[in-house]
Amino acid sequence: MAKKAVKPSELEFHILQVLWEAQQREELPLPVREVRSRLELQGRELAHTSVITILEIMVKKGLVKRTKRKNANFYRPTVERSAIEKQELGDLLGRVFNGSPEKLMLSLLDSKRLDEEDLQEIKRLISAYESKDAKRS
Amino acid sequence: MAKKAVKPSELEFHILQVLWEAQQREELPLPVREVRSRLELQGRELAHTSVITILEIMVKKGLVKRTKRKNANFYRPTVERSAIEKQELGDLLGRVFNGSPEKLMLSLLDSKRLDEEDLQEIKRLISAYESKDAKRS
DNA sequence: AAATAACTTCGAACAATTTAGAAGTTTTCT
DNA sequence: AGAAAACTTCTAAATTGTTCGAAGTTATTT
Repeated sequence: MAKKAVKPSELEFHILQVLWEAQQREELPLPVREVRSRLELQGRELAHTSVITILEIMVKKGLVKRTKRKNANFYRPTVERSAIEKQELGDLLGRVFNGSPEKLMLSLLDSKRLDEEDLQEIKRLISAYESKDAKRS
Repeated sequence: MAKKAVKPSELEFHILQVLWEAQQREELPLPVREVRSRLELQGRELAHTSVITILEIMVKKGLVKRTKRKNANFYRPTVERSAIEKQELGDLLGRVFNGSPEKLMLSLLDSKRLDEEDLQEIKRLISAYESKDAKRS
């Protein structure tokens, strides 16, 4: 059995993004102070204690892990970015597009958010996926 | 200025779906009782008054319009399904995929939610969109 | 070692969402 | 007309998410 999918709230997700970002730069784990200041850089100003509160909730939900060093707590994510991304996407797909990827794609195309380049790149991604798929069979 | 984007809550969205569904069958506007029973069919059981409460909130938010007939109120959506779909998709795109449709597509592909048919259909949709686009230029 | 700075823990307030009962009004049925 | 049925309005409670101060603890500085 896989662990049950915990859906992070908006703010929790934002904090996860900060942690994932730090992960890429191998800066984990982060102290509260750092999480707070990085959120601030992104326009999300919170009191120090507010950040702690959310992080502790996230610990309980199993989204992050806490380790103590000196008197302070440091945090690292325990869920993978790609897993949460898929979860969010799957959620939208089911909730809004009735589980149909085609409907989602139509909406995306129709939203005029894609320029020529995006379209080319997306087609490339699909082709790449297809050939990878062929290899597997 | 266009009207500001009101984001429906989960339940509000569910109710909008019921109304859009009715719209396709030209059954609008719907009385509360009908909204309630259709939600029930989808596994969402609510008291009659709960449905009224939400619908009234939706009226205030401008998501639905109310008309009185006899003693009862009837409701119809005032927002288009496609508009809300785009809004939700755009929201996810920005919030989760940093505004990159390519990242979204990668996640979708990687989620293994797409079978051979889906892929073909999606490629077809893109091609169709591209030729429509060419026509416009 | 005393003062200061840095952190955490706890308790709480506030807002948005969801849920629904009690009381009152209008319509319909007999 | 009188009773029953169908609706609405009003009020409010439970839940989840967000936000943070007061008080207490641990580490650092002078």
